[in-house]
Amino acid sequence: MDTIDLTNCPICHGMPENSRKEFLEKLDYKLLHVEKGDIIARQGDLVNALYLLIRGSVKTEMVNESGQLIGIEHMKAPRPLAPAFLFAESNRFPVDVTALEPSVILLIPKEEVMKQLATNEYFMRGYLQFNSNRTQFLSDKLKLMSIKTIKGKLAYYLLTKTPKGEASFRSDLNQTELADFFAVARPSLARTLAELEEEKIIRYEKKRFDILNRNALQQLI
Amino acid sequence: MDTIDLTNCPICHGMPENSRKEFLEKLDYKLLHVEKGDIIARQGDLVNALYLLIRGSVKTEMVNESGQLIGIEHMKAPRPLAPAFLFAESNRFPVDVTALEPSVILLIPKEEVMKQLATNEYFMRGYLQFNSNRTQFLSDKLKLMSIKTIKGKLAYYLLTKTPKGEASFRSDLNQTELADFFAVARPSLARTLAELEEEKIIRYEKKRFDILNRNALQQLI
DNA sequence: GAATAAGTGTAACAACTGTTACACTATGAA
DNA sequence: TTCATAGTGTAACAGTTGTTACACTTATTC
Repeated sequence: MDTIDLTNCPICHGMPENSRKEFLEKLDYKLLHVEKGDIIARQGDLVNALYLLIRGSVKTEMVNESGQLIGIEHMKAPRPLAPAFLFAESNRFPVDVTALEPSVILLIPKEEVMKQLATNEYFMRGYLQFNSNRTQFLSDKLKLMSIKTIKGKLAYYLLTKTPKGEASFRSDLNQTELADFFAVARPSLARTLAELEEEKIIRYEKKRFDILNRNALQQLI
Repeated sequence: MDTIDLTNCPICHGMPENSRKEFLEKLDYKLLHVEKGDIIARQGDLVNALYLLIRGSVKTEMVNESGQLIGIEHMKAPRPLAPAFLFAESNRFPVDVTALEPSVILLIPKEEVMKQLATNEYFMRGYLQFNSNRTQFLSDKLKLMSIKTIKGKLAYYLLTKTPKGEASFRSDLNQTELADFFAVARPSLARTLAELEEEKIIRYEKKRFDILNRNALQQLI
């Protein structure tokens, strides 16, 4: 069995090198080694441990009683699997989890997680921070999705991304990625950008946005 | 000053009556009494305490430097305000928070929250459960919003709400509320329901759904 | 039971987005 | 430079949803 590296584990992120070592030594955990195609958890299984995927990748699928698929998602290490289901009222896996390649999962029993939370401040901070960040991410995403029109999404995006007083903004995403982020078709986004330029509300060129009429942007949300 | 009742506080939900009393006595907190129109927090303010709205109601608004509004939301007691911002990396209020009526907010400093988490198991469970439930709620909502068509939303809704093997489902929501839940216009939902009935995939009458062709539903997602 | 409100079925039309296709530009590798 | 690839601008058309309006049915209240 090989050594465990938690360097990139999102939860242990803030933990100093030496604490991390000590943490692992004292921790009550199990390692789950799986091969490609192995089932890690089944839809409906009780979640009674924290599942940390530390190597490999998995897919999740929702199936119904006739065995038909509803949705699929892929996940890569390192990341926790279903962290919100460990402490929630409905604490059962909502999906099947299957290994896509040889993978390693670190299993920490729920009681041990609670013990660590109570005794290890780094772990507590890391855990809380991870979950909080995730909530923020989901809230943001939801806010964006709840805006119906592409113009509205763009307006919201630009207004929240632009620091106060600044009139221009350089995006990390290219047009194609931005379309994915908004969950719209790429040509539709291009058309909308062209319209906003036509209306002299923004100028757009190569990931760079200039905001020409801030008030008009606000009217669009 | 009046007594504090945490009975309906979502975080203290699982705490037994006597523990709740003791909890409050030992707790380091401040009470914030505000009048209608008072500003409770400003966009950009550091979140360094847990804000529990225990009486009254507030609105949140996002404003920009020119003072124009972007979005508004109303919230009623009891509930925490921005609980995900206390431990997140970006720990500043994303919105202005203003009282809509005379209200009371219980403020627990971040360090005190951490202390309680480490020493009070009920509080820890309550806190984790609340945040986990919220994450689940947001994930569900997001999943639903990410399905583009109304038929798809309905199919997903029915398939997840229907217990295994059952062929009918009684909804808590009427058609109007369901349309809100899906974030679509009510007549659009009615049209979709009529289409699904026409295609003999479901039967619908007064909050009751009968699923006639489950496979067809799955194709719609 | 009558009156009022709430909820539902339906239709015509407008508005917006997705799809598909193609030309063009920028980028980077050989 | 040349070529391949990724990224972008644009257009026509189809498809879905929103809007508005109105008739009708079902609850609720007095």
